[in-house]
Amino acid sequence: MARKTGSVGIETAERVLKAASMLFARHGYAAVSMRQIAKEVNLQAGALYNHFETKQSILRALLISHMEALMEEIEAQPEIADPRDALEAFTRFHIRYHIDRPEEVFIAYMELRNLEPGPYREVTVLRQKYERILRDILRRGMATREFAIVDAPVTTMAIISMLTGVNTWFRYGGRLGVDEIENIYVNMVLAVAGTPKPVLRATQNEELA
Amino acid sequence: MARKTGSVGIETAERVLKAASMLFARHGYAAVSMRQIAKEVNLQAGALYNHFETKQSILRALLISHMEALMEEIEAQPEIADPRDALEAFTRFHIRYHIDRPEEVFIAYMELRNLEPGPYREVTVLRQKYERILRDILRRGMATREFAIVDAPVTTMAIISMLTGVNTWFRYGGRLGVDEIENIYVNMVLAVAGTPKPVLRATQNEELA
DNA sequence: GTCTATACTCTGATAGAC
DNA sequence: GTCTATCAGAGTATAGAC
Repeated sequence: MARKTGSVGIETAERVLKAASMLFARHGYAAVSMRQIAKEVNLQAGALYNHFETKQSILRALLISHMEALMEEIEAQPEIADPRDALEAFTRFHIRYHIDRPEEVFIAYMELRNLEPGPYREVTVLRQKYERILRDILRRGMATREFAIVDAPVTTMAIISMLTGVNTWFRYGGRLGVDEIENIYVNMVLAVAGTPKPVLRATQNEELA
Repeated sequence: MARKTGSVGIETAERVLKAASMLFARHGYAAVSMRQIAKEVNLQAGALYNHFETKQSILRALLISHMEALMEEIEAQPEIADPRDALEAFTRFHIRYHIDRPEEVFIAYMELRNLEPGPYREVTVLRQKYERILRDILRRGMATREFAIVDAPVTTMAIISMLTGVNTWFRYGGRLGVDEIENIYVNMVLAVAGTPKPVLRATQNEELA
């Protein structure tokens, strides 16, 4: 309780972001009013402007922080030399990350167009940085001939679309658990890369048998 | 010129739909006003209500007619017995259809959530009907053991996400033409189904060599 | 930092003249 | 079928008291 009154604002800003995230995900940025956000955090609309300059800046904060967290987390993953293993790891990472944060992910690609030019560019740069990680894995696999890929950029976009698509249908408590889904997607992604998962890989994985 | 004055309204309604389609695709349903739509077709806002009861009913008309046209066109395709060929045909159809109508497709999955419950259900039923076509192809291929698929429903959603994703990046005049993209996606979809396209299929396609 | 009050603009939708 | 005019409400954002 040693916290000073003056620092409460930080917490409020975070509560605002959380409420906005929920509302934007559910109804869309344009359909949500500042009054609704304020009500959700038990404030009057005017009070929101102590924490954010405009409604737009709330959206910007959500998208930038989502993309930065995504980049931070994937860069914290261990580097994997073998392209096939790297692709599998990327797939598992992406699926899990996206299933864990359905709201943020949903907003990140539904509300991109509601960003003003400046913030739009910022987010796009981060997106491309993320996409490049996958594209580089594909290129490395093409170089070693482990992958059979016709076109790395198109395959990159195709894989990302396929993976991000989980969020349109996955719900907890459904027929399949996260681990099962992860495995299914790994199979599909490796197949797309032209290096289907063998039934067993005795040489490398004897200890798992 | 034998057209009666009284029937001009039909044309106006179509112009309204076209303008709304463009504006909704560009800015989103919630961000577009009736006045903007009216301006686009050189009308006053009030005149729109001669053709549509509400703004919502414009959105409904767009989504329903898009899904109905999609269903109509795919049902007009010739039936193909062989699952592999059917999957290839489905892929080509989907890619081409979606590349040809970027606006409609974009709206169809971005603005679903802005539909009121009734229309939402109508559109969802049509979507599921479409998805079932693909799922049935996959199931047939699993039955004949031509496909190596772990889970038909998940694979269905994955393929549809992958294919529909073209619309997020494809632009005419880019590095690749529609035909090339179609071929790349066929390769990827067949790989996902566990029946990669052979380099040549001498038995069936001698006449093409 | 939050409140109340408010400025000003825009919203979807309707009424009635033509 | 379109126009003008208008309604009632909601939109973002600001000002000033506490």
